[in-house]
Amino acid sequence: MTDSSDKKYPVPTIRRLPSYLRVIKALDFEGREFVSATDIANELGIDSIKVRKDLAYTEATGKPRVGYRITELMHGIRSIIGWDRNSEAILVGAGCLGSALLGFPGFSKRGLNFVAAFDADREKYGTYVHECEIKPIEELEKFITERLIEIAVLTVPSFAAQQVTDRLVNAGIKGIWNFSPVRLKVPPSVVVQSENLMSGLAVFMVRMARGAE
Amino acid sequence: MTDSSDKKYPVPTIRRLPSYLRVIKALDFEGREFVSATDIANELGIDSIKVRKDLAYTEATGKPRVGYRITELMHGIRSIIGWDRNSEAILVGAGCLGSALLGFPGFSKRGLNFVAAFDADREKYGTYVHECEIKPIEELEKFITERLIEIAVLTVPSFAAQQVTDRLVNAGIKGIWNFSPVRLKVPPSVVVQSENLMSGLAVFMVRMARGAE
DNA sequence: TAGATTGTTAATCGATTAACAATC
DNA sequence: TAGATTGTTAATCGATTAACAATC
Repeated sequence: MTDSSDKKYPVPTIRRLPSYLRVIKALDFEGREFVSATDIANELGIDSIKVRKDLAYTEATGKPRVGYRITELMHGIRSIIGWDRNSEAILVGAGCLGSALLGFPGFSKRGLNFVAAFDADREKYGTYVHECEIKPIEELEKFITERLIEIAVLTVPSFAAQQVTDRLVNAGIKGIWNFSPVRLKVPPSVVVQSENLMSGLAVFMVRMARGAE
Repeated sequence: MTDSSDKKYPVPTIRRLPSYLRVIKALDFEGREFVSATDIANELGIDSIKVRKDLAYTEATGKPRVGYRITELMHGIRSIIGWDRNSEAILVGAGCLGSALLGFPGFSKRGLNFVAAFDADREKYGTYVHECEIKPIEELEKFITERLIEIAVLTVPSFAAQQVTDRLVNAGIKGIWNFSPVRLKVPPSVVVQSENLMSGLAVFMVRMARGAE
């Protein structure tokens, strides 16, 4: 049993950890050795008590008057959010968004490595998008079972989402990062994490209508 | 004063409204006239009481035993999240992600129309990405002031984000939809809505480590 | 030492969930 | 009518914020 399997981290805390990591990585780069919760809070414009409580979930311990050792804190955060481990992932649906994700260097830096992409468009077969080969969707199951892939990033059109999901699950995929605006039906053993860009747009438009606070 | 300027909608509610709209649009397409909160809740796998309370924020009123008139509900939701109005927007940073956003048909369907994109790469000038012309970043201020653009979508690299933001604000931009992982400093009158993909990845990885619930 | 910062417990706030009368 | 569904008030739950002793 790993550290993260028995502890329960609040989702809002998890969502904030990457921004903390970004801040302290920059400080580390500048040669700083320690950082306080106040430092991070000021940099991000949030409350320092919240930061302190979030950091208490990590293995890192702080010293009064000094703060947290940056190397220790980086390790503690990366350990929780799994960015100290490498995973192989496939991407399904190499359209505009899918191609953009393939080319985003942030994923491999954080341990998520795309080893192949699949698409239904025959004209794309054999081409490479940011060093990742586009394979025929027909080879999906074969690739997953042979390479024991557990993670799939789903960027197919809405109408194909559930059907592709069924194939992914059947082939043994354990987690789907879903970028299509569809609720995917999967067995309870499969994790689905959905990103909905339109929620963000809705919040943005409401805030614009209200005017700045 | 419009409807949305004096009412205060909870952010979680706003984030759910687009998914409700998607569900009832599909029902409308099938020819259905009424929908109940339970129908929507079942389709999305969430609690029906939550849906009912969210819908109470709209102008639509339901009839016991019948539900809400779909046309009325669509209008009510669109009105809150501003998808019944058209806005002109510019995109700054026509890289992978920026180009993907330019090509996404979902935005113009929801009233957000990209009228130009700007980039620092001279080789892109004059080219079109999904019917949107890429212009030199030097023309940014001129374009904003002449066309009275209020909305900018920011997809530039992190190191350029704040500098571009300052230029946008100076030129009169009222809202920035920010896709760079940077906290932007803006005057209080300017709305900044930030999307952080890495938060989603973090939550996904933690849930994977825990195994499915 | 003095005082800033941690770690933790308590209070507040807001969202979700439960309950139920009103109603079509 | 009977009963499903709305609209709304109350209870619960969880996250944020406040408070404060411990400590380096």
